[in-house]
Amino acid sequence: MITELFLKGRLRQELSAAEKSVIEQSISRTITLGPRETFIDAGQRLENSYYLVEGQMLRYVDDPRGVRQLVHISVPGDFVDLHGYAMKRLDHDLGTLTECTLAEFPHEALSAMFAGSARLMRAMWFSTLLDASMHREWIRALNGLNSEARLAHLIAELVERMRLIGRFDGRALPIPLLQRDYANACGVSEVHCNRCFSNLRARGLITISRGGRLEVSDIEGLQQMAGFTGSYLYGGSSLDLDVMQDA
Amino acid sequence: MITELFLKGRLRQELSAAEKSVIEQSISRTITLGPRETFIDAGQRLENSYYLVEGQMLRYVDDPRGVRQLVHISVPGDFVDLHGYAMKRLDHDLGTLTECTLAEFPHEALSAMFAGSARLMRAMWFSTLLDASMHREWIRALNGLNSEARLAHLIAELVERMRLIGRFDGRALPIPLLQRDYANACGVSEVHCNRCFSNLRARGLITISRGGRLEVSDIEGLQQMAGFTGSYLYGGSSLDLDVMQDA
DNA sequence: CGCTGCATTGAAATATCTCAATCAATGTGG
DNA sequence: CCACATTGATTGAGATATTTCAATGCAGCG
Repeated sequence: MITELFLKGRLRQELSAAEKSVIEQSISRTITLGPRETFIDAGQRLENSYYLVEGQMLRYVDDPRGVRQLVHISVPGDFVDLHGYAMKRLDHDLGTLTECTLAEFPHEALSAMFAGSARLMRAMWFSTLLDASMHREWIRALNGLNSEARLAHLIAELVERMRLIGRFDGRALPIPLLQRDYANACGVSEVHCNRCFSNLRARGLITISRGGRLEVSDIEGLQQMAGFTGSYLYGGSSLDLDVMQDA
Repeated sequence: MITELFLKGRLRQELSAAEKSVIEQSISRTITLGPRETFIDAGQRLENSYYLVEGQMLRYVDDPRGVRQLVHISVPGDFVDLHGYAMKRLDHDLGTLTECTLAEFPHEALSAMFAGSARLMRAMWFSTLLDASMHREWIRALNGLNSEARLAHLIAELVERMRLIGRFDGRALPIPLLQRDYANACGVSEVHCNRCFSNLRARGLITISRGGRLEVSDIEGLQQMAGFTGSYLYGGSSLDLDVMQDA
């Protein structure tokens, strides 16, 4: 079931079978994209939102100078542009990292879904709040950590997010980011990023990193260096839909 | 009317008189806080959300080392912790910068409001999405701009946000941030922040900055240096509640 | 074999931090 | 009114962090 990962990674709580079914039925179609493709440009008017079933996507802004700045990395189970439902446009570009499978939700279908269930609307709202929470944590990392610790933080977050959806085997991070991508995300030059990788390797925290393959040998070490705790990924606690009762 | 600024700064569109009234009636009380007070600690369980009527508030995380990192600055018209409605806790601390007046919305009252109007729920959802949008822009600034341009960006954003709610007179930024605060927000040391201020002054972009008073002499210059456009403050366009029709 | 894309290394140039001191305004007690 | 303490802004200078430019290494691929 397509919604499975959404529940795992984002909501961490069961929706009822009926609710899952409503979500599934709002999908108009499923599409596949190749790796490193542009999908949505900033500013473009949107009629659909997309849920990432498989693969990873990048949310980025291209600098006037041509420098690409990653603002977020999406993994399976994420709605990649649910904020486009309320905003109608994105403030950033959206493209694929790997080959991706996306489920399309027409905004009309979402409106219909929400009209029938305030609870589902809250669940979706909550899931967009997690983005903001991740953004804040990343601002914190950019503000307070040096480049090596930032890199450690990024790796630790990706590992944890993959682990939450059952995609981490305890060793290799199954996301083929290039060192350039890590650099673009951490806001450092590619060269310096490479030196940070070397340092992390020298400390025994990671192992290889060739051809987009990165092995994590000491996740606790990474987390500690970065002051990482995953709590911001869950909204502090789990979503408590029942506390948000209908009056 | 208390909601006036919410509409100006966040929604930029009229809600109906009835809707405004519903919002106003959900306020349980109004409270006042002194300057530089802690209001909500990270992790604390929340039963209310607060709307900032007057003053400015800071959202920050205190480093283990004791360094304070600002993640957001709230101005009148902002719900300072609306995400606490869905999350039930904050991932950061919340405190005042100046004396503040806050309107309290019990989460129960919000639930009642939303049960009666999906449109209002969307308006509130939208307003939290603007936070995420501002966060992304700030990530972009931290990643791609040097410290001087970051400072210019921060000033330009605050000016624009105050202007949106009619609180900018074309000269002085009416927010008494210390250089330490700017430094904490920009992720630079206080000393270096001071040098950035000197540079901006030397370029003729700002004038004085003493006792928390900062005069903007060339807002276009600031914007240009920072690559600032205010579009992310409005969600790319204005909220189009009518597009989000009930099915 | 000779590309091409990505990772790595070296070294000089900048940006930023840290520590320490000074300055300017403001407030407080006598 | 003066002496002194406090807070925030400013300056200097050496230490680190990071960037930039340029070159090299390394693997897959036609």
